[in-house]
Amino acid sequence: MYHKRKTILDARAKVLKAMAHPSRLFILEELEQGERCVCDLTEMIGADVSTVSKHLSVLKQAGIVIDDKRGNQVFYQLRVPCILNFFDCVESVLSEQAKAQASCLTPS
Amino acid sequence: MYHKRKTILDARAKVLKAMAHPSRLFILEELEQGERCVCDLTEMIGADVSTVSKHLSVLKQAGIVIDDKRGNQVFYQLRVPCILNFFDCVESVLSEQAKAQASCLTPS
DNA sequence: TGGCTATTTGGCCATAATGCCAAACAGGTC
DNA sequence: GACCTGTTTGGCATTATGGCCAAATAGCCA
Repeated sequence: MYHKRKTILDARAKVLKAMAHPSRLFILEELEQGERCVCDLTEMIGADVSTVSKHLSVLKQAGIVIDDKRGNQVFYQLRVPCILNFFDCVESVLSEQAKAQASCLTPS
Repeated sequence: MYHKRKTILDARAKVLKAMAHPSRLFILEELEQGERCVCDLTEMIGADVSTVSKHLSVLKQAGIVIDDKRGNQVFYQLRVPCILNFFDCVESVLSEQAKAQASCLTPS
């Protein structure tokens, strides 16, 4: 049952894992607007350049973004824009959580 | 830019992180078919019961599944079935990767 | 070449995740 | 009560992740 699907599940998990970090989600949202260089993203996130570079490398390794070196800077863009559609669903997880918490606080 | 969105991005990242494991993805797929008890999932996955129980607790903590204790067994079910829709997109990441690899092997 | 900017890589440390075993806990039955 | 089944929790070793600093690399320009 499980081991037959293990390979594909591993591949999917890697993509999700690559997305599962607030800075990387921010990068994805930002790239939805268009390509960005490392320096732009670094300034927006406010972490060390090396940290941001490593986040980008994680996204690239997962196949979610591609990079394009022009001059001495590197621009990243989304390879698969549909990634962003998922957040409607993630949002509904979060709103369910909020509802559940609210109902705990409200005596019925 | 980033710090204003940090809270919501953290919340989203948690949900993705909870999903980002092959065994947990398997569980989600399995629960798409209907509720399952811990013992069923454990047998299908072939890991220690305690391991599967911890995976389920991760999914529950993230608000993705809910549990229902009946007798001496606990049944889990999806709380937000739309989770599964996302895999079409993840799949397109993977197929892009496959395409890219193929074109590396094929002399153009 | 030297100097400047942009980016990546290596090293290091702190923290978190994974998986097993063993122990605890809960429900049911006798 | 004792006993069995199903599940969760605690502990522990191993491994992975995240972040910074420092160093290396790459491109541009004089």
